[in-house]
Amino acid sequence: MSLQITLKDGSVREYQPGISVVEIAADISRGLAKNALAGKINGKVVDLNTPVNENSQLEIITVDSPEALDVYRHSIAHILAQAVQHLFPDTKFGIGPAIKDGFYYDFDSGHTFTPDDLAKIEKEIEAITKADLPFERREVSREEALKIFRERGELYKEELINELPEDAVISIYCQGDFLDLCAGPHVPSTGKIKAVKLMSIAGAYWRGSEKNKMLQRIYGTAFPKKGELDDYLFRLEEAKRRDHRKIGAELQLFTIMDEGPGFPFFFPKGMVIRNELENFWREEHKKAGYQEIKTPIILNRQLWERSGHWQHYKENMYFTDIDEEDFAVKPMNCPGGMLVYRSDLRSYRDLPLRMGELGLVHRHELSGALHGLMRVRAFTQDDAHIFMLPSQIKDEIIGVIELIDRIYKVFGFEYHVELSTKPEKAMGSDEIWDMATDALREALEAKDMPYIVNEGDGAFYGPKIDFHLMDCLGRTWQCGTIQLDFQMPEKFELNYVGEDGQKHRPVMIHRVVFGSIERFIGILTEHYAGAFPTWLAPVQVRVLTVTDRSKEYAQEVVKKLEQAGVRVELDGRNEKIGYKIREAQVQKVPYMLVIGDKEAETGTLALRKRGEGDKGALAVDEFIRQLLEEIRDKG
RNA sequence: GCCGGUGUAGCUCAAUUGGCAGAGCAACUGACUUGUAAUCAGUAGGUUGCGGGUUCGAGUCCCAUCACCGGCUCCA
Repeated sequence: MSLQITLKDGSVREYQPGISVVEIAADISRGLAKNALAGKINGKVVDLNTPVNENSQLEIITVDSPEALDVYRHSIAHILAQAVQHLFPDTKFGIGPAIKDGFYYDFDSGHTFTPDDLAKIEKEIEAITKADLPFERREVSREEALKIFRERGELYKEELINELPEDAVISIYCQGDFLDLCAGPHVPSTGKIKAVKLMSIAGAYWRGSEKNKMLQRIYGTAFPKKGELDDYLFRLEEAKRRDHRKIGAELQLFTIMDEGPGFPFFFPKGMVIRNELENFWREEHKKAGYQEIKTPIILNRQLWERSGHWQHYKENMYFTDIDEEDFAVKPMNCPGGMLVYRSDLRSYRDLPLRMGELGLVHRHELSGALHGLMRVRAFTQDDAHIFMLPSQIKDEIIGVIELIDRIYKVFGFEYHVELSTKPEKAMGSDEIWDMATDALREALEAKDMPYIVNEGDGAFYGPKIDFHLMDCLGRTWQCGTIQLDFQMPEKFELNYVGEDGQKHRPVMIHRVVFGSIERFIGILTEHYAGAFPTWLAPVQVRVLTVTDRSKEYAQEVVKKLEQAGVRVELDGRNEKIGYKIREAQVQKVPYMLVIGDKEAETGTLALRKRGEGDKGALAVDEFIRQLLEEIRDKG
């Protein structure tokens, strides 16, 4: 009896049972067999030498297949481990998976790895790939597996085997003198590996828990083609060049000093960006029917006990005492918002009530977690709490989705959304969770938005929608979030008077658009590489004189621009025009106006645009008209 | 917090085995009056993150401390 093998293109071929994937590939074409890294039988990625015993869908995975990269990198992780074993024989092995940008392997070694070791290990990896050792799979019993790794003193592997489920197929892979517990699959041999680079060494707790021993992790990256590795390394360089910490200092936007770790300083130019963002935020929120409030940064212990923060969020909070009473610095704005809601009697006619707050919160983050403006200990949330009737949930969520969409589009961000559902330890009944999750889902579907579901990833008080925006380097950042909260209205006994004259509990959502203003500015700085669009640019126009003779006219031009509300600077120094242009360009000023004798005579200006160069002569008023239009449209 | 690395002028970086702390850019002064990405010359700039120790002598070696960088989420 022969097998029916259905290929990717839909064609069906017949083979004898027991034929291996690679043999089928060879039968299709010799080139395919040569480029093959793995196979995919009925959707499952497998080794090339896997025998096929039943009618199947088969796909040959080559270096060009999307599934190839993980198999490829995972194989290199094994080779890395083998190289380390050769060079540092006392090393015990943890785990070594493929990850988003490469792979890693965790080691427990008496030797402390140094950056110099990476070059040595790379060399050894190269020797192993040159040797073209086959990866061999062997399935073993649990007892056999335990014996193999116990004999080698591989206590981490032993722990992993013991925790495998009862019915697990336990497999080991060997290449040459190296053997590892592994589900596979792998590339057929070490010779398939090209373009590997070890990136860094880091500490990592065994199984990610700080209760466990810290192992040494070696990170690397690899691509099937050298060119792809070079592209990746170039992108890393580009990200480094755009680092907001570097640009923030160079352009004098913001900084973090030793005196306040995690507490950012904003300089005058950074404040311009910040204020523009906040103005924009206020305009959009006003249009969307929000009111603005401001609640105190310090509030008393009772409030935080009532909200549950005192019990559940204490590690992240800062405390103080005033007149011998305990107070806490707010890590979130919601409790203050609750008090504002409660400050007056609310009718169903008042709902939905949308209250926004640019609220400065403080959170004690671990010192090792701090990172520029992206992870700080004090930041401003562009918060808002919407109180509403249960029947208003869907429309309100749609309103927030539209608001977020409108705001992100202005910056040219693409984004995707994720819906997180009820976690293990959640508060509230299943019914209310279902209703809330359905409301979120319906809102997304009403907007025709594709979304990813994160089962069980919601907050303990309610489900949420997260917005992940993508910057110009393809990196994603979680910024906006919409969370339904059933706990706060309960805890603060919020109510409104309904049509029936009775008290009812309102539903609340908690949402942010930017997330944190500081972080958003960090993201924008990297997204634009410091070349902010004109409406955000700290200095929008710099007027450059060619000689002293044109200074007077240049001052007139500056004055006109100032009167039009433009942020303008004059560079009237005795320097060559090329020098002044260079400086303005380095400072990323969007518009440079060159003013010399010709312009003074004709009442014009010579326009130079950042990134585009000389644009020729233009009448002053015409330039101002165009400029104001661009600023207004946030182009 | 934990692991590893780093810390020298405002910035980017030098300084041989422990042996006189230096350069470029920026700043300041002067000359040059300049047409689309760096004019020339000069001057000044430092308790080498902070605190101890070893040594005749420490930027360099040791200890402690602070800050920063990378990582600690991707599960054989």
